[in-house]
Amino acid sequence: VATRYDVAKEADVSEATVSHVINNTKYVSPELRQRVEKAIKLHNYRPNIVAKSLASKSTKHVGIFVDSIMNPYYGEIAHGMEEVAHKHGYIVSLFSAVGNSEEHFSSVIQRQLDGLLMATTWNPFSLSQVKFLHDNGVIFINSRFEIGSSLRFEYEYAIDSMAKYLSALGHKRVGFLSGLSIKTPDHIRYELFLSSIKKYGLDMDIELIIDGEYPYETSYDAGYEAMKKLLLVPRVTAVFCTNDLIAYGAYRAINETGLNIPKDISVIGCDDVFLSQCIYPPLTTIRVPTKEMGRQAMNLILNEIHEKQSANVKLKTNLVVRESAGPVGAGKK
Amino acid sequence: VATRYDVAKEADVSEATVSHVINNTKYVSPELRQRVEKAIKLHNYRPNIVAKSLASKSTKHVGIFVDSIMNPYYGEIAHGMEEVAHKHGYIVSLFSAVGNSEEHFSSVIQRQLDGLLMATTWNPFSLSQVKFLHDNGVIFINSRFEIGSSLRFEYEYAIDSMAKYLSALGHKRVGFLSGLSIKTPDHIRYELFLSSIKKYGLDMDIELIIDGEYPYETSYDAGYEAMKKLLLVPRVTAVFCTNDLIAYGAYRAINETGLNIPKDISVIGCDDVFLSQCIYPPLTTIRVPTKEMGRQAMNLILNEIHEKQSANVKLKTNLVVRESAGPVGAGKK
DNA sequence: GTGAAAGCGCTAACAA
DNA sequence: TTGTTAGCGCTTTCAC
Repeated sequence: VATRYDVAKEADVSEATVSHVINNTKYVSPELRQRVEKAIKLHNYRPNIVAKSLASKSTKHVGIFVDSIMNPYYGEIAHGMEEVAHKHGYIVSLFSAVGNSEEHFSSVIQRQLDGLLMATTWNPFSLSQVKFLHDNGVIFINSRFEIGSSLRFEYEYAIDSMAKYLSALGHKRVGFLSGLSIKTPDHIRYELFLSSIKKYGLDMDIELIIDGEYPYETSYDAGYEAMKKLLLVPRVTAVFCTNDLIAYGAYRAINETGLNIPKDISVIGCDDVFLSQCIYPPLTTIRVPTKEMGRQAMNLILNEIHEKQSANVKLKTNLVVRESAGPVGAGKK
Repeated sequence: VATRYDVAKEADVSEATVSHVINNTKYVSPELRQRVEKAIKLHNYRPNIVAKSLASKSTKHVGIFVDSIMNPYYGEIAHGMEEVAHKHGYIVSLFSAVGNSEEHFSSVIQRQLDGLLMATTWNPFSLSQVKFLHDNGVIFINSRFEIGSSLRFEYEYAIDSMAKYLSALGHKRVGFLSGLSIKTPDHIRYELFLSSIKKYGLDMDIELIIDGEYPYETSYDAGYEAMKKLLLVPRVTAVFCTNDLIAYGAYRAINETGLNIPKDISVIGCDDVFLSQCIYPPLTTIRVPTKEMGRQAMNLILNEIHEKQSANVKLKTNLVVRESAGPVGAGKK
């Protein structure tokens, strides 16, 4: 396979000149430029980006770490990220955080990405590790530490609305389904759920909380299993799922028992993934601006790279009412 | 940031020795090994994989190119691929083929991945380009060219079953929804659909074929728009969608007009993505072993890398009957 | 067993 | 305007 040396020899110019025509980094006379381009064609030469990265200390490559490739929530974030990354000549690769193992994270960090977005709901890093990561271009979504740039979804208002809404519909006993253990430090959605439950005087019964034993193949599976358990708990009339896929799994468990959504049981999700308007009944859920988050994240990364400066972004979320929740007792015959 | 040189100096050994303890590539006396490890800790040293890749001509990095990150079909393939990749010390990154542009493909090829799986439904490459790509570790799913290793889903049987099934239910006019233009060379699903339609004597009316104008944001959007058009065509009683997300979009369009699935119109999908059993009504679709495909693909890549040998794999698909298709005319009042 | 040194393919001063 | 050359951080042969 051809290297820059071959091209230089073929065109009878120096390697530096070849570099300059490829990168447009200096003026090169039309004549030479043409000779070089011809030589490149001839040898079917493609620059080796690994070598280029090593020399220039920049890979033009950013990444995003997600919990599950199967969840469109992450797809949407990645999509937003790509949109701005490509515009600036960066490529983005998506990595899945299998098992959240430090070694795995580490093995991608070492690849010298110019930036990395940790979009996982959880990570094993301590404060000092996060500092180290920040120095390596890593930024987090909903991190518990405030280091460098920070990206955050604000759930306060939406989760409050959700509890208020359910309460207004007459629900007292609402279940909570999470794929993540409730003992996870900084399980924001759980904490906010709890405080809103309290605020609206709903039942706070430990039986109503079903958390996950990581890892399921998908959140969907987790939701299915969790809902089966919740269905054994007496007098549950509604359930809040920490993401839409969990809600889909819950749908399945509920349908299997012959119960009706929302007449017998109301379900509310979180994320408003694009499929949630399509599923039947359309899911009442919390809309999270994922794509916008992806865009903003990439902008922050660009900022950290070029301007060496940090910033914080907070994005609002809100409840979108569709048809999966209704008044309590509607299913009574 | 620390380099191997710093570690070597700290431990008072040569750089080569540091290399050997890190990679376990030669025996190093326990004493030296310990000194080196201490120095590594002290400096919080992490090998630079870019440099390592350049020197060793191997990145231990493979990739997968997909049409859309939002389609779980690809997530499942990637998931299978990761399973075996990680077992062998490779990391995998997922790239989306925005616009199928050659430049974009090219910019990842140049990153010297040890292997790359092209899982997109379409690509712009000519035969000679495919040859070149093959030399660079790229393998294709359902490629129209037979170069090197090949991966293929066999749809013949399943699509035949689908047409037979619909025919047995009394359908004569079945629509065809694709996100991809039917003029695309080697649009396998389309070609097989056509021949099975012919075989079972169903209507072959050009109006029934709705193909996509790439790109939609998601297949779901494409399906929604396509179905709206199809609904304008007289006496359509069933529709075959070339992937499940398109079918979901079709569901939406159908529901919006107040029609019932399957009483008024039957819909059949393709892929059997994990959500298809959850959606309502559960989708009758063609099951394709995506995860297994991912595993096999990675195995082929490993083969090409280590044994320098190619192989072919074909994976069977089959119709899974659920509730989205039924006898024609059931919705007549 | 351990170390010296020649690359890997490219960038980026600095010279010419 | 073009060319020379010293690295980038690591691997790997080949001496010691």
